[in-house]
Amino acid sequence: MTRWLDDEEQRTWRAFLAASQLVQEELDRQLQRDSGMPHAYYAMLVKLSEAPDRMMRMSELATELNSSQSRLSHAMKRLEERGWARREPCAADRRVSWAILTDEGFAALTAAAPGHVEAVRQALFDRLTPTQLRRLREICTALLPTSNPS
Amino acid sequence: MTRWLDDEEQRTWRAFLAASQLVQEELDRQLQRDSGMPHAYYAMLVKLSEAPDRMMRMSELATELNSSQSRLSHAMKRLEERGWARREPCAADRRVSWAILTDEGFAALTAAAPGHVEAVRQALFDRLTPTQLRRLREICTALLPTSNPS
DNA sequence: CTCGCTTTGTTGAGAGTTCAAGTAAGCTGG
DNA sequence: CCAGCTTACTTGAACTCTCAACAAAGCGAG
Repeated sequence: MTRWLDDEEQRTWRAFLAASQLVQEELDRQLQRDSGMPHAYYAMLVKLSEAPDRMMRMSELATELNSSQSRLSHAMKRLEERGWARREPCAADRRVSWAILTDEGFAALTAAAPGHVEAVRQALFDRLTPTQLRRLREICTALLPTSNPS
Repeated sequence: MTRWLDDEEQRTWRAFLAASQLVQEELDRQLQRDSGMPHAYYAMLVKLSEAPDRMMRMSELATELNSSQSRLSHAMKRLEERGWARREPCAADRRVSWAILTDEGFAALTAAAPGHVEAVRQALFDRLTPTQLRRLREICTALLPTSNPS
């Protein structure tokens, strides 16, 4: 009944798992070491910095980050404690919280970005050819749900 | 100074990040839900099941799983509590612990495997063409350190 | 042989994630 | 209008992971 993986598929699967774990761990370690934040927090700062007025609704932020609301809520509490973000109630819909990037948060992002980009290059871009990168993007896009409406 | 990512690279990077996170989270959730174990534990059971006599030295297991020794030690404690593995001291080198898969652990692996494989197919293999899979394997292999001796 | 370095593994504290439960506000059909 | 469903978000507990510190055993040069 079960469609087991053959040898070829096993190797593909294990290579994918090892590679994606390796890249994520390298990035997380670099950010934690050099900027004192996990990659999840960095991603929050990036998203907020790109939003109009550097503010987003919590649920919208969660959706864009593919994060659970719970995770985001816990994380935002930490960002607030560090002074990197703050929350404000929304007058129009009182269930909503606005997540707002502070100047300190933007500064932390600015400080962290160069090291992070360098780590991304070392972990990914410097190891692949332009052709491989183009193919990788196609493949990853195919894996994402929006590109794959069943 | 910083080699920033251009638009193309940004999209590649974010697609890779989103795709690899998605796949890992889907698998972790499926295993946790259907078999009550995180993927890291499943991987330990798999490695042990493939080893001669279903036993490995802790450090060897850590290396093969790309895991820290600390993580493995904590995880092994949990597996022991569940009766899925046990540890035995090594007479030849008394620093070494053997990690041994129990029959209960092997049974747990056997029970979990079909659902896990199905999840892997849904998350990865069913979404890509054979050509894409071949390319993905090449790319992931290029990202791994052993294939990239600087 | 022994001092110092390396290897192997464990432990505890701190931090992040998950899951389930809970609160509060908006929405909707009768 | 109001009972019940849905949406937005928070909270606490349990669990996993990381990091640093530690202990103990092997190893190796002097």
